[in-house]
Amino acid sequence: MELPKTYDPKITEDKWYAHWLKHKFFKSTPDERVPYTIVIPPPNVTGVLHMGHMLNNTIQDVLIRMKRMQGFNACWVPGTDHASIATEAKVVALLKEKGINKSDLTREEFLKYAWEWKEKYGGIILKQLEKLGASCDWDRTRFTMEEDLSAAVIDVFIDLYNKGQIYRGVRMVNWDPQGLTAVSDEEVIHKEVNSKLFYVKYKIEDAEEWITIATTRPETILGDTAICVHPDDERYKHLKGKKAIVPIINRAVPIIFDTYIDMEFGTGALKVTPAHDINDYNLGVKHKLEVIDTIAPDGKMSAAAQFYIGEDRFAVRKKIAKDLEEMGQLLKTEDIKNKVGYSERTNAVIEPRLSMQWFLKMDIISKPALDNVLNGEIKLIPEKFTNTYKHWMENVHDWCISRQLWWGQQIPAWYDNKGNTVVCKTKTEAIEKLKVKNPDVKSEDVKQDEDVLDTWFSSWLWPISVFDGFKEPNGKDINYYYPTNDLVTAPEILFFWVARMIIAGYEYRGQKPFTNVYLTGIVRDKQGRKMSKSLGNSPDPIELIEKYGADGVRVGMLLCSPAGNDLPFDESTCEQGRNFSNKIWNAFRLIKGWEVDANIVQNEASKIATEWFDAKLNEQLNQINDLYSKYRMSEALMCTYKLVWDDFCAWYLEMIKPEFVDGKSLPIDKETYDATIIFFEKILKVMHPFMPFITEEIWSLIKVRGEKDCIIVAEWPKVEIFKDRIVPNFKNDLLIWETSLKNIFSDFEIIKEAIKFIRTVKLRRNIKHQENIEVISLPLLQEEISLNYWKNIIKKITNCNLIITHEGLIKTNYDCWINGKMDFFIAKKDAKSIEDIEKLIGELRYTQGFLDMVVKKLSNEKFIANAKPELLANEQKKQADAEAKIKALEEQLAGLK
RNA sequence: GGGAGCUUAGCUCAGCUGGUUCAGAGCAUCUGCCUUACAAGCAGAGGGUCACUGGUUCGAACCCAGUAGUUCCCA
Repeated sequence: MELPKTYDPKITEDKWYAHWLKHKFFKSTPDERVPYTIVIPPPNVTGVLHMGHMLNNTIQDVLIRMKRMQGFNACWVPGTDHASIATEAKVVALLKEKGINKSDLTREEFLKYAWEWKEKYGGIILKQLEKLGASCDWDRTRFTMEEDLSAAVIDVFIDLYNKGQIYRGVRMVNWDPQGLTAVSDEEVIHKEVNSKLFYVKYKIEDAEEWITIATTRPETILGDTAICVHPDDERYKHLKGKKAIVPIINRAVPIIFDTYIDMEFGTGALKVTPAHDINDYNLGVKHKLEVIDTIAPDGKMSAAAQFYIGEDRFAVRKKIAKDLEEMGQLLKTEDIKNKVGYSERTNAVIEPRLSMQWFLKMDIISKPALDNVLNGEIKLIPEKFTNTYKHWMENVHDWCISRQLWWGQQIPAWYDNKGNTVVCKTKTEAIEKLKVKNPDVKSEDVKQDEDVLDTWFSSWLWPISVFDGFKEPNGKDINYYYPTNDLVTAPEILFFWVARMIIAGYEYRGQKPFTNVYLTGIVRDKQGRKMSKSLGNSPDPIELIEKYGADGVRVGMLLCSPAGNDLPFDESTCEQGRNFSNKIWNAFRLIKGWEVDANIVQNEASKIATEWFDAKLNEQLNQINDLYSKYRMSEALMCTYKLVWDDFCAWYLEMIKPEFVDGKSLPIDKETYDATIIFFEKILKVMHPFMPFITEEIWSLIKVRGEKDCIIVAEWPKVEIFKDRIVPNFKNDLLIWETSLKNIFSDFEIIKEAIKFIRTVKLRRNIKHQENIEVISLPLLQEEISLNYWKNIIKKITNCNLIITHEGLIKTNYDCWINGKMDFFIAKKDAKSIEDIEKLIGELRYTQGFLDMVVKKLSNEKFIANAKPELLANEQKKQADAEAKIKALEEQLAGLK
């Protein structure tokens, strides 16, 4: 079979994904194995895949695939979130295009449209995840508004209400005038904007005196019910007991005194509008002020305002400023920067607004969620988020859980016509319950609360509800999979979602929902801006996959994304990922092309090469396992990358590559070939979690395999203890034959340097690789054994004739590489040049300096007294090495003079 | 306004208990090579006052204090 020169992901990806599905490799059912579980952070059902999802789900897939290979019963539960506000907004907009207003529809009609729309377009995102290679158990796909999950939400609401944890009340909430609903504190984004500070004069009642206040919101003047100043403010002390006249509306309001006021800000006098500002509201409660709500839910002036009725608040701001100016009561305006809250979902400016809402008390219920993160029962990765988490949990406010929307779980609260409220599942039940308080209640008098619950009030149950933990609290699934293992999500929703899941977990299972929370960064563009649809700076992930292959994009994303760090996304890393795919593909082509001859005896270089790579592979595997266990994903990937590209391709394959004679590759011996296949299979396995498609493809081509013999379910390589390798080592000048992993690697580092030296000389002299060159090496006695071990590798890789000698002759016309342990010389036709001598002198000077430093350190009594013995020994060794090197350099130089 | 974090090569980041396996990796850059696995490649090279200023220490990228810049969280 002819293999193409470059790897083409297009012909393999869909094929293998279908194959995996066909053999149900993603499927998980409880069995005797240990489970490894991840629940997906459910994307909005209306969503399309963006780069954040890509990163997030790549990490989850890597974890799931690795654990699956390690023998865990890996279960990744997918699903979508009904996303009340976002989805409703989308449906409203769509209906509007068709000329239908939401207000003209009944709740039932609207929901019918919404469900139709969901069935048609919802879940596109899950299909897109397949392209990425996500190995979710699709049979377990859930939706937060499906029947069972909604039932759980309702049950939880009723339960918490009965426990006294849920209450209803008028509070100041964050009102989204566009979505026409309350939103939680967490859904408000504060942005700094340029604003104007208006200085407005209010007349003092029955006096020819004025008081000037400063405000950024003159449109709320109509709702003013007091003026507030600091009790210590000398400027205003005489106004005690006086009233001020609110301009335009001419209402007399009291002047109150409160230490809340910042005397430095503006004029030190504040207009108090309890209906439209949380701080003013608190002042109002304290001083028993009247509340006049002058802004309607849609952000336009209400009838209570009396003026400008029906006009938008921002239009009124300008208008009122103009009117005040004409009245001579606008003293001046100043440009300032202040923070304004925006709705996360609709980007409308949030209006603080008093309204009747449902709340969940957070103080008691959130306690275990705080404790168990602080005590390490649940780990946040990276750890730095624990601080933020702690801060938030210690200052947590009651959670406003009602939303004035239709798309979502309708609140199971029922009201009669006499102001009684009951909370229960059905209307029939409600009537029964209401009869206790109101015996004459009629069915038509009983109305259900119009509002739905916050979306997060359903997604906080996700790790329990996806396993039907509410429907069957003792079910097989929930008992087996819960608590789950890892959660991978963005830090933005640490409070929205993660904290609340932990709360629900302890409240309803008495157990944490997961053990580790891996917080990914935010994907940003090159300029550091967050990727967003409105900026148009987000590449389409599906297009990226088509361009670089899913494996390439996965590698690209992970290469630059340590946990918790933002990811400045640059397509070039995907290119690197694609190039890596190609590298592996070509290594495969090379191996595949070899002809095996069972009669050939393994040569010495190949023998050493397999010994070395075996050791290297095990060492790196150990390293990779360790990095995974610390969730250092990009480092695990980099380690894998270097193992494959550098150690396997650049060194190992070069060491064992059969020679080319007469335009034809010689056959390879069976022993080396078999070892190579085993190595290759192992590194394919290690690569698989990162690059599932190409590894599966090569896995299937490298050997004849059965349908189900797939790498996705192959066993993760075990770290084998490396013990039957004997390399020379020296202790206290005595030659000791001992087993040592460390030596084979540090030895090889010196050999690599020697090889580099020979290559450089050949390159500089324009000697082709095929052309042989004579190299002389003068090793110290101790190093000779080591050199003998590696000599065939050196010969093979550099194509040289290596002569090992002890004649301490100074070579005047040689290129040399001197390290004091094993010096290398290559003869040259012309004599030593000045540059060569200078280079040697430079080297000598540096080594001398280094030695001086070590000697100084060793002659420092305090150092000797304080340093650990190992450190001391190490310093002594450094001294000896440096002295040997200096001696060799000096001899060399002496010969040149 | 309160709190937390960050600042190491052109870029993205490692650097654990202070000590040449401490100044590292990948990418990018530069210079040679179309050498029969791979130019999506190979070989080689050059990049850093570890933000700044002081302190502790025999010894500081690392510990302490302050300054600047920056990001996030809360109000």
